[in-house]
Amino acid sequence: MEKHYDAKAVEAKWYKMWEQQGCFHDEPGKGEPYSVVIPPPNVTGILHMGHALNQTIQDILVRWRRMQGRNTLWLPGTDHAGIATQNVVEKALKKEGKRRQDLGREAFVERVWEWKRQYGGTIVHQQRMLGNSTDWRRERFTFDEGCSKAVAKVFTQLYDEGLIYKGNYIVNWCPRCGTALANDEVEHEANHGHLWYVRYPVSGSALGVRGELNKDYISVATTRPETLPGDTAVAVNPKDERFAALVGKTVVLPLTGREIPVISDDYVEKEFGTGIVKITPAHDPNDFLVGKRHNLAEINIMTDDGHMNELAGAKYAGMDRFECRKALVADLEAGGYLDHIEDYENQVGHCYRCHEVVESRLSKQWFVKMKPLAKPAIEAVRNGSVRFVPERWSKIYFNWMENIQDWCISRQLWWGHRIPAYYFGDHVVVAETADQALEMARKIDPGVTAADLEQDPDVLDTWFSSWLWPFSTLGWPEKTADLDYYYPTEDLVTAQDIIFFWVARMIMAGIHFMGKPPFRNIVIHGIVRAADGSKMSKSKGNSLDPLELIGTYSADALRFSIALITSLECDTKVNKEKFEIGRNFATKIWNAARFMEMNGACEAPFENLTSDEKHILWATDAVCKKVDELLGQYRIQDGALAIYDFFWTQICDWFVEYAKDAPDKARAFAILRDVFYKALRLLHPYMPFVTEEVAHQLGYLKGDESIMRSEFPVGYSDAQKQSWGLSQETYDFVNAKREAITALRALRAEYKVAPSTFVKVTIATDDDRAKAEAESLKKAMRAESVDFAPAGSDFAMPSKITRFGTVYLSLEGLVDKAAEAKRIAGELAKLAGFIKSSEAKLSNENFVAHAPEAVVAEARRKLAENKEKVAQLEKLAKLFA
RNA sequence: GGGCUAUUAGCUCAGUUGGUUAGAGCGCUUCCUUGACAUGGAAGAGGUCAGUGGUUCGAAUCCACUAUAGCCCA
Repeated sequence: MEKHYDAKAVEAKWYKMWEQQGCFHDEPGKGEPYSVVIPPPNVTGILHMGHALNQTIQDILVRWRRMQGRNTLWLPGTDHAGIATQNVVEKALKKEGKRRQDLGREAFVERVWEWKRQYGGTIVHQQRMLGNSTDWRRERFTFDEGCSKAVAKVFTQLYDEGLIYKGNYIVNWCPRCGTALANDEVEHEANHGHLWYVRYPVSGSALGVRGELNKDYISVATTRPETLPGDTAVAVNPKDERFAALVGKTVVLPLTGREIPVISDDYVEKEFGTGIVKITPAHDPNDFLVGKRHNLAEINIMTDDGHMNELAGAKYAGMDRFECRKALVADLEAGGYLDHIEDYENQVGHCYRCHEVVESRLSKQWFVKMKPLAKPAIEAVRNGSVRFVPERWSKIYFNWMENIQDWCISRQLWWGHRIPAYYFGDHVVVAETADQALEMARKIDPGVTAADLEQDPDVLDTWFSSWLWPFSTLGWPEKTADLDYYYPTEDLVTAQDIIFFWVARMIMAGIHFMGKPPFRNIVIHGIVRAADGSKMSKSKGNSLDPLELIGTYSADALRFSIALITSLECDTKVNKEKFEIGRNFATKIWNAARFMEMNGACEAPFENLTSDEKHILWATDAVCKKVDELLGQYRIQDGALAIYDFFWTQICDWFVEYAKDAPDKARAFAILRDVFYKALRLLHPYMPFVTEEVAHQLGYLKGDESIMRSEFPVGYSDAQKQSWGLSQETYDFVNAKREAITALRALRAEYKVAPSTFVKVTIATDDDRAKAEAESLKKAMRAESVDFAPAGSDFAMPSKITRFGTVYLSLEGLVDKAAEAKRIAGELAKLAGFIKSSEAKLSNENFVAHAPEAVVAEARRKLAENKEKVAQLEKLAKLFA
């Protein structure tokens, strides 16, 4: 083996091999299935730290289950990201001086496909760098033929069931993207704006008569003065006595002269502004509802790109909405209509794709009725057939689902699944294909031809295809073997930010169309944040690039480090240095493997084992069981820590050191070889590459065999452990022995005895087992001699009390007497404190009576031990007095 | 306005149903290049578990309130 581990070459080599050999692929049929679908990244996207975390968790689970012998499918793919992809291609067109309208719809869509073929593979290539064991033979795209078929089928079915409708409603509109957005595609941000107080003269009275406030005019507070020309009423709260007399009268809309009614509605908050609000039904969702209740006119005063139209008045028509705000305020002021202005902070919605300020706009859109779909989806989580991990996310899920609103699914884009609704005359038919639509149309009017049918120009929200992902990707609506075998999937791993966008909707779709929820467990992990806790973003320049990290530290290092520092309970803060952990660990494994290689492959029966050998076998058994249990609870981080500690501390720090000087080296190395391979396999889900390489280098595997298809270690059988004489007692005994070794090393350090000096050691104990360890102690302690004395022996030498016995170091060198005296005094003070509280505890009858026996016994033991420590130290103190 | 979460060593985090003198990694200090490994080894220092009150024989852990930070919904 090379002195240095070349991660780059190893990782490239094995990934290629795995993919070519079909290691990621299983066929439906035998065994218990374990399936996971990847949250499909945006096809325009590039791999970021969030993906790295998300996919590392999934790959660990998937590789672990595969090694357990489960028939495993991890299905990869991308989504077609309507707005984002269209934007990318439009930007490219712009460089050529063209707009999509210049190409026409068909040519533009073809152009997007071309872009997708050329650049759409970026992220899936990057996912390979991470080591994802996704089944690339089953890779899917939300806009591929099969998924499109599923979308058409779902739309048609929901329409037939009355769960999809088209209507004129207020929607969130992005003027830059030129499309409607769903409620959850809008991000609200605090905005430091103003409240403008505008005077609306009461009909029949002149504005400006002083001393008769609220008689001649009323004052209305608004954050959006530019919508004033769209007002069709002003409203007060019915309980507000101040304005009771006004209700039923009319006021004059400033600048327009139009008369509008004063109405009363519960929606109005008495405390807001003056208690009188303007109602603009075409430009505010709440006003829209008020308008419906009171049969108000809806006047849409804006164009779809955020400019004012002629209904806003000739002066403002064509103006940008924010310019119009300024102009209108100026005109109000000039006309004496502006009462005053206050600073005001409110929440303003922004497009989640382009961050433009979203407009509430009245328009005709398609909606899905959510309440009927949500009901069984709520029930599925409530009755435990779908489970959130950590559990607390279910509260957030319930909160949202119980207040769910209808989902606006139409988008005014060209790139996406075109809505399968066809119009002719006053009729509309909805069908999966144009042929079927024509057939249906002919039933209404036999004379209709294909040319008479006009398909709805809009496309569907990308999430309308993503919500089918767990079954559309398995072949639905066809009845395929994959669908039958791998649906429902088992785990879904994702971040909290798409619980509503995606997870909740998938549950609804799964139950509605498949009759079963699409997954059993939803594993929600945090967000990867910059070191200071802020969100990573390109514009801030504080993001880490996973590919760069792979280049510097290796994919294994990235994966292991991120697994080790990520808790499901909270967000993960990362900085570059964190990834050294993983790199150093890979190096450690590599070097340990080199050590084994140098010593050759040893075979010897596991007989007459020494205590150290029993210890490592016991520890191996324990770690195998522990990791299995932890992964079953999605405790990825704890699993990583357990393996790390086992490999580094148990194997490298202690057992390898033992093996170098073992009484029977052949047997020690045979045991090392056995436990090392178990450790490699335990680690494989976390660090797939280095474990595969080392397993081959050390001859555990040959040729095209792969560790990813080897058995996940389960520890040893009870019979085996018994025949080797393993026990908890022996394990504890060796831990006590290590305590003695550590104590001796500490004594050396305290008394400045060089590590190279051979020392004389005495251990006071009555345990016969201890005496049998004299040889191994000599080696570990670098001792000239290790002598034993009865427990309670009294030597004037520095010592430490351990569970193994009292360890004495014979002092041959000079020591600084004053410094020692001071140190001992400090230690005595510390011990006195403990003894005091310990005695108080034990003399408390309640404690002795209530606490478990073991706890009381342990407290007594500790007290006795510390009292002895005090006695020893007092003796020693005299030496340095 | 409604809800959720967090606050433990300088930093990032563990701490399972209340029961050791509260742990790990990184960082820090001292020593060590002895044949696996300096991307390493050995030994250390460092915390009144955000605060206050309560329940209990016993609280980082359970309860209440407060403070601070973050997130979601309106």
